[in-house]
Amino acid sequence: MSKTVQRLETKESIDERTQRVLRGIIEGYITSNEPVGSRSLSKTLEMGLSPATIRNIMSDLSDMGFLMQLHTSAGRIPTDKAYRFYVDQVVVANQLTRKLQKRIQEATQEGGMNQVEDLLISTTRLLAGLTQFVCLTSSPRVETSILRRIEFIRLSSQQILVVLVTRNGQVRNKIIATTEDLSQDFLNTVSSFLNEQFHNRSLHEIRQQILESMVEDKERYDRLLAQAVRLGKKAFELEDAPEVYIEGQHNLIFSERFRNLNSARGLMDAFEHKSMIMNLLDSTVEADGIQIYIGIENELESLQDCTMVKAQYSDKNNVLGTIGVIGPTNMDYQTVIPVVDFTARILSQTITQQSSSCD
Amino acid sequence: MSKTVQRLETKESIDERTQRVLRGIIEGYITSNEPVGSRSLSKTLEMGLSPATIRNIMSDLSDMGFLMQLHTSAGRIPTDKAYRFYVDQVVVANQLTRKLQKRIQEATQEGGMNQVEDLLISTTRLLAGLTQFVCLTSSPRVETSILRRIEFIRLSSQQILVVLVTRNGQVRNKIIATTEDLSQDFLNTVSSFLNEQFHNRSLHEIRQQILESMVEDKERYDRLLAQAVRLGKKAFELEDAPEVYIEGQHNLIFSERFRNLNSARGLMDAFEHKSMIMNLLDSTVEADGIQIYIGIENELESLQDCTMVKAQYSDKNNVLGTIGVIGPTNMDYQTVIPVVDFTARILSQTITQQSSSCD
DNA sequence: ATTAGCACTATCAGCTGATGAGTGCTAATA
DNA sequence: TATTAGCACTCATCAGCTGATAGTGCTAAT
Repeated sequence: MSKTVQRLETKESIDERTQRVLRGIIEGYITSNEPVGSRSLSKTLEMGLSPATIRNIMSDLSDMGFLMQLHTSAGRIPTDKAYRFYVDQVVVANQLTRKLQKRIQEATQEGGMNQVEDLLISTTRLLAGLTQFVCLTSSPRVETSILRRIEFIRLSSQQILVVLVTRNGQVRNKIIATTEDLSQDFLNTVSSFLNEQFHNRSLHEIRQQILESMVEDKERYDRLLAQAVRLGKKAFELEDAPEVYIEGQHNLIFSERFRNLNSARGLMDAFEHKSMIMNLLDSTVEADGIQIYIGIENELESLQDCTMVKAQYSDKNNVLGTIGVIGPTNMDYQTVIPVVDFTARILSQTITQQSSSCD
Repeated sequence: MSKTVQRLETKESIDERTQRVLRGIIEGYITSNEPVGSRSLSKTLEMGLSPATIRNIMSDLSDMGFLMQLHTSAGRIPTDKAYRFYVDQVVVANQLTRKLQKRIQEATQEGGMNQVEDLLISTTRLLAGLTQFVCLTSSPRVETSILRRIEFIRLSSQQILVVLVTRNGQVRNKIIATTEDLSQDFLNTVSSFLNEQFHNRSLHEIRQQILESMVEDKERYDRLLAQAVRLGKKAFELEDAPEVYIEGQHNLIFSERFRNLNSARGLMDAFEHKSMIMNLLDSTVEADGIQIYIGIENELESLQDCTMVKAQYSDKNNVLGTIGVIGPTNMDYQTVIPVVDFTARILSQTITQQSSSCD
């Protein structure tokens, strides 16, 4: 239908006074969630402007596409373009309160969180709780993870358990079937061979290399090598289940903010398609910092009444994944942005600590 | 406030004709979700009874506590007591359609499901989809699981990964910290010692026995034994996170049936307390078969507008957990009951197959 | 350029009476 | 004696009307 809006333009030069009015309307709507009219705005602005003057300015802003009315005699509400202006020009890096910072840090350092999965889940839940929106987190792509350790455990004559530990503490289990009955001793030899061979390489590289080994002349290999390659292939086969953690879906339904946009149903349905959500989160142009998609800037149609605020998290070397929230377009940007930003930073920090704690 | 109703009584003898009327009202309300009046019932019943007669009978049923009215001039709706009567006396083991049976079987035997966790999650999702209600499943208590294999993997000088495989294919990972730096060779010795010692014992037993060993005279142990006991203790320490899988929460919000009982919010909140839900599921009096809790028969207050239908699943030897659905009291018992029953059976069957596939 | 004043418009809460589904009671009936 | 027709009554719902309220746009005066 319409081609995707990458980012709304707000280059037009608006004079100081008009900007202040626009800003007043946006902030008024953010706090009250109700259309703001000229009379009330005239009071709250304290600029000594009469309602009539404000009406004129409002009329101009409407023409420029910053404001709209739900019906002729209602107050005005900001358009997506207005929020874009607000986020770009007005919102300055607001400092989080110490109290909130503490809370995020504590929640992240909670005990028993030695597995990255647990850390991600609890962080997702935390952010959903703090913002009262839906929070989404993509887990590190196993693809680019770096191998720390692989081990084979014989379960039965036909079953072998593969345990795979990545640098940043993700543990993956997988049961693979074998035709031959392999002894645990033999499996240990294979494990240590693979560990030596592939230590500190990314899973992607490893898979690549194993495939190359296979096309080479097979005759040259002794039994150990042949088995190692074969088992390795199975073990490293991409489990293409992209992990996404979603928390706070109930906020979507029970919050007053969302009640108007009854697209809640559509969103819920969208959340069922994890791989789509994964793409949504990980499709990122800019390298670092907060990214914000307002209303129609979102590619996904069911998201076009919402704003998504997201940030990437990383360990010392690489970007690992993305954490973000989805809320109404009239969310309180002044606090949501720093909260997401700070949480992502703390998350990065915690993961970096963990992965550096190995030898 | 009120003491808990264990199970509503329906011993009273009601004559044949009255029963048929009651049944008609219940089924009418189940299909239409609207109060049923004497006139329409007179038509659908086809018993040659005039509305007036039916009104008399209805009046009697109201006195007996089987029916109630929302307001004076509305039709009548069944009480919890009526549903209890209906479930006990009327609903006979309805056969599932072959088609539905197939669907359940196929979904359960889906590929790549070698881990019990995956099986449980997908079964929970299946049942939620089939019934369009919320589905809850408690995972096997690690407590009573039987050890198949334990393995220690050295990650760093301070970290050891414990891999624990139970008889029915659950895999648990846990990273434990050590003060001493233990070599992988040594850990292997410990593993095989523990495996030999505790093979085919329940985790509960094992934990017990390890604790006993510890109070015995420590002097007698050599280094291996001492370490084995120490590591074992850490490894088997109860991770008291009771796993519950919940699927289909959105059904609760978007279904017409639930719209009336706006207790949806309360339910959603209740679902956040996993351990409470765990108790709810696992508190079971009767040994086997379907169990049904109608309205106020539920201990949990936020559940008292709902019916819970649940069944236990088990492997060859033991009951492992419970799977159940929560829906409106006027759910279609005739199909929900057999669906839950059949699903639980298939689940048991699949798990039994899996755990018998080891040596 | 700003503002006061006025006509206009849409929503909302509250009231109205009509409608209809359903009941309970009573007297007639088989 | 059990059933039923008839009737008065109740209550929820809905459409239509009301005035109050809050907003706009326009124009003329400042």
